[in-house]
This record gives sequence, C-alpha cells and structure tokens, in this order.
Amino acid sequence: MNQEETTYIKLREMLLNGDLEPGSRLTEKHVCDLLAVSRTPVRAALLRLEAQNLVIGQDNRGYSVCGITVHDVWNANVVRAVLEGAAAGALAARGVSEAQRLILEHSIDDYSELAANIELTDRFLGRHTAANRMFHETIVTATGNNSFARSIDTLAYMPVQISRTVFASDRAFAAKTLHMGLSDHRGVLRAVLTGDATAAEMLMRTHSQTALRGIEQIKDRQKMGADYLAMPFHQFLRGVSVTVDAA
Amino acid sequence: MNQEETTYIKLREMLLNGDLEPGSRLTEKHVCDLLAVSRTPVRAALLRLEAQNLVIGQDNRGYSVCGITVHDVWNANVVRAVLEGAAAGALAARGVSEAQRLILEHSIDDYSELAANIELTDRFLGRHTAANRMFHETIVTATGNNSFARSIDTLAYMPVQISRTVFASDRAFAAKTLHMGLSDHRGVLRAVLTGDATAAEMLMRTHSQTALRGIEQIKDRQKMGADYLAMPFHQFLRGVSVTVDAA
DNA sequence: GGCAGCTTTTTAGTATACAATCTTGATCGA
DNA sequence: TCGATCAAGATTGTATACTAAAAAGCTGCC
Repeated sequence: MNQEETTYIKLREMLLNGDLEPGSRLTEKHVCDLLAVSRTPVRAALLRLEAQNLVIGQDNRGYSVCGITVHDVWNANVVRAVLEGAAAGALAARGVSEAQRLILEHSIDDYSELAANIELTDRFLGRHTAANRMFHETIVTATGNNSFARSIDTLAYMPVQISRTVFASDRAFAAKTLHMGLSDHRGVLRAVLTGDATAAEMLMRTHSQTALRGIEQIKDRQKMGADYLAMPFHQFLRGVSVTVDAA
Repeated sequence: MNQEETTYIKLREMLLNGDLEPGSRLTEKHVCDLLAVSRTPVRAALLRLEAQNLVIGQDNRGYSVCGITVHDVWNANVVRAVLEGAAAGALAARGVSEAQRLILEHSIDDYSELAANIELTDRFLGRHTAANRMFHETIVTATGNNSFARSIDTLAYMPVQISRTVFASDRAFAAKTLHMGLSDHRGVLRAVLTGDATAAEMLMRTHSQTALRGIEQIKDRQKMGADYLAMPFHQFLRGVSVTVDAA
C-alpha cells in the first residue's frame, strides 16, 4: 500500500484514539518525524483529515487537533437518527425490490439467531455488528438517494463504537439491547413493507437513537457527573472496562 | 491569496459550471497547464474537491470529473429538507434565546419588505438571498448541534442556485414563491416559539422542499421530457433564460 | 492479420530544495 | 521597566527532480 494511505490511516487512528492532545498544534514536521515519511504524504493526509473535521487548519499556521467530546458524538447521533429515519420513510414510500426485501429479512434472521444465544466473544460481537450494519445500510442505500448514505457515513463511526463497547462491557445491557433491537428492526421492516412512511420514519429514528442510551448507560454505571458531555470522547470510552470471553 | 486557495476555487467553479466534461479524466498535469500553477497546489485542490464528491480519484490513475445530474440535486435537496426540518424541531424543543428570536424576526421583516415590492434586479435578488439565508442558517445554528450545519453545508449549494435562477427567470413564479416563503417562515417561527416541535419540523421540511418546485417549474416551462432528471445539472440550468432588469 | 510480449511514454507517488510568512526573542531607546 | 523594532528561527507554501507503476504503442512471431 502507498504511504499516502498508510499515513492517513495511522494518523486517523491516533486522532480517534486520543493519542494526540486535543487542541494541540500539529505541525507537518511533527507528523513526518512521528511516522517517518516526507511532507508530501503528510500534507495529503492532513487535508483529508481536515475534511472530516478531525483536525483544523489555519492559513500559514498549520493544523490543530480537534477535540471530540461526548457531546459531539451525541449530537452526531441525533442527526444520524434523523437521516436514517427519513431514509426508512422514503423507502416505505418508494417500495422495496424483491432482492432488497430478502436482504433485510436475512439480516433480521441473523440478528434473531444471535439474540437467542448471547455470548460476549469477539466472534459474536463481530457477527452482531455485521447483521446490524447490513440492516441499517440496506435501508439507506435502497432509497436510491445516495445523499443519505454520504451524509450518514461521516456521522456513524463513533456511535457504532459506543454500541460495541457497551455491548462488550455489560451482559445484561447487551441482552436487553439485542432483544429491543430485534423487535425494532422487525417493526421498521413491517412499516416499510406495508408502505407506512410515517411509522417507518418514526420507528427507525427512535431505534437509531439507541447509541444515546448506550452513552447514558456508561455515564450511570461509571457514576459520572453531569459534565460528562464535555469529556473527550476517547477518554469517556477508555474508562469502560471491557470483558470479552475467550472465543 | 495563496495559490492553493485560488486553484481550489477556480477548479471548483469550472466543475460546477460544467466547463469540464463529466466523466472525463482530469490529470494533475492537465490542471497545472490550465491554471498555470505547479502540481503541489493542484494536488491539494483535488483532494479537497474529492472530499466534496466533485471529482473521484482512483489509485495511481488520477481523477475523473463527477457528473452531477438534476436527479442528484433533487436527492440532495430532499436530504437538506429533512435536516432543516429536524433542526427546526430540535430548536422548538430546546427553545430560542432572546438574541436568536430577534435575528429570526428581523430576517422575516426584511423578507416581508421585499415581498411587498418585487423587482427583478441583481440588488433585489441579493437582498432576498441574504434574508432567506439568514433565516435558514439561524434556525440551524441555533440548535447548538453543529452536525446539522456541517451536513447541510455540503448539500445546500446547488438547491440555492436553483432558487436564484428560477427567481430571475420568471416574475410570476418569483412573486408566488416569495409570498409563500414569507408565510412559511412565519409559520415555522411561530411553531418554534410556541415549542411545538412536531409542527416546526413538518413546516420547515415542507418549506425547504421549495427548491424542488423550482426544478419542476423549469422542467414544465422548458417543456422537457420525463428524462430531465438524468440531465447534467449545469446544462439544465443553462437552458433557462434569465432576464434581470437593469439595477 | 492478429496477438503476445517488450518498449516507450505518460502519470501519479515521493522527497526535497527554496521562498514566503509568521512567531519568538533579544536589543535598544525612552 | 516597558515598549517597539528588528533579527533569527520555525513553519507553511511552492516548484521541481526523481521514482514507480500503469497505459499505450510497437515489433516480431505464429
């Protein structure tokens, strides 16, 4: 793989992990030394990261690390839920093809199997993420309006991280979320298939808010204060003890 | 201004104008010759344009010009309307500050003045765009959730172009749109101030769909076939004869 | 005449030298 | 002592040479 790509990926990883102090300056030379590449791939990586609001650049002044707080992720998920809700509504109004219906039903079958036999293994978490993702992405892409997909892509990354972390950290919460998620998916699909756009939108929006329940669950369990929303997101997640059984 | 910025702006202008054949390849050297700059600022500009989906890059193969059809703009505006609707709903639920209320009312006053005395001058169109923009942007930013603003930013550019073009091309349509727009804004503000989130969302979503009426108006007036949605957007707009009175 | 394989050419990826700009700190004067 | 001005250093902006890889063209064989 070329360096432009690896530089981008490594730097993004560091930013999302919180390895770089939020708000601190990030000079090109600093990144060059850090990753042992020349300035050209570094500049490319920084431009891409700026478009994703992970860093912010000022003219002739280089870049600063954007701090992402719990509140930012909360806000992003609110918007994501709105968009996924609208996509479900649009899909109900438009109607689904036979192939799309099969994919949606298949993802629900997978999900159902998982709900019947909960484990806290990496393998299980991976299968759950895949089934969940298949349902959500199919709803969105099946609308035929790729503005939905593009807008959601930039918002979904962290909310999905939450779900996975909370799942892995609390068996009871995982079980509850899994069963509710299953019934949510079924409800959305029913509304979509019967062409009830209003119901589909409302159900999907509510369902996609689930990540916010995950945030509140973490807050309560860790006995965090009311200012937890101002915490750097990576720090918030890092506080959660994850217990994954051996697969 | 530095070349990185001017290169980006000029190239974006050309892409949005349709000066470059959609689907055609766009090599770095080609752009260098076109704008008489070296490859460094060109690469930066292309990376930024790729993030906005105006060009698409393949590994080791450079970039291609993304063709934007009328359908793409239609889809973008559907999503924009969803987001602005949700923002209005969120704002109604959250409540507005005194300062925000004043700005919204002021923008409506401006709008009202314009509706009372319609002209088709550049100056008038500029004032209308400003008043309209002030209302929409304030609704969105006042939510305090900047994920709304960021998502909408990437979607609003072309829909706004439509409004302006249709306005300038048809006095009767302009008058109708202006009066409806005024009453829409008033309705949204009333719902927001009374805290009726459901009404605010619905009214704002419907209102933001106005650009789609503009598209249909152009289609009908130009007597275009059913396949107008597949047309390149710039070509679609270029077909509209704009008649602006001397200011 | 068509096609495989080689060669040439084009083009993106990378590194780096140099220029322009901004920051920082020191020095001089009031 | 405080402030202004200038110099030195750091950092981004720009151009360009070089490298690697892919596309295009060519040649000779079947």
